[in-house]
Amino acid sequence: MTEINYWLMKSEPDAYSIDTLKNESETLWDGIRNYQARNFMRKMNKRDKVFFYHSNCKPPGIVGLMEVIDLNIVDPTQFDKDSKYFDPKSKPENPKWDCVKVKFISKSNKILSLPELKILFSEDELLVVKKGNRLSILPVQKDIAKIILEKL
DNA sequence: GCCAACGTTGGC
DNA sequence: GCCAACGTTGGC
Repeated sequence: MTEINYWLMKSEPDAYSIDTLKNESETLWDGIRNYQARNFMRKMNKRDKVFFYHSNCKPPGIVGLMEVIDLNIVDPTQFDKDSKYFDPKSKPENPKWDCVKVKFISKSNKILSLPELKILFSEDELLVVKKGNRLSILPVQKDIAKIILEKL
């Protein structure tokens, strides 16, 4: 029985939104090209919960909840020449990028906006409230996650 | 290994 | 459109 951990993953709603996930019910979280973000995905376990954060939109904030359902999947987009995530340096015998599969759990009734997150939490508690933070995948401490869950 | 230049993310 | 905060790249 592995422990349930909490994460936050960002996506621009123009590229992939909570509504798209709701329709598709599950998706590969591919296209991650940042080592720190990739390494966080490697630390995930099945059944971990993930807050879905809409970035680069107005207003930015947490819009729903997902669950990790599959791990360590080779990111197919790194070998797809037509994909914007194509990585010519990655070889099939030694793939650089992998990802997880997530499923939709719920869409929140109200967006938990970044300003609200800033009121609730400090930079140290919740990295997403840190100015200029660009990491698209972040761990969320359990006590912080509980507070967020109550607000969704 | 250092570091300057450049690129990207994403809030505002 | 601006800019802060990084990550990446490449010359040396």
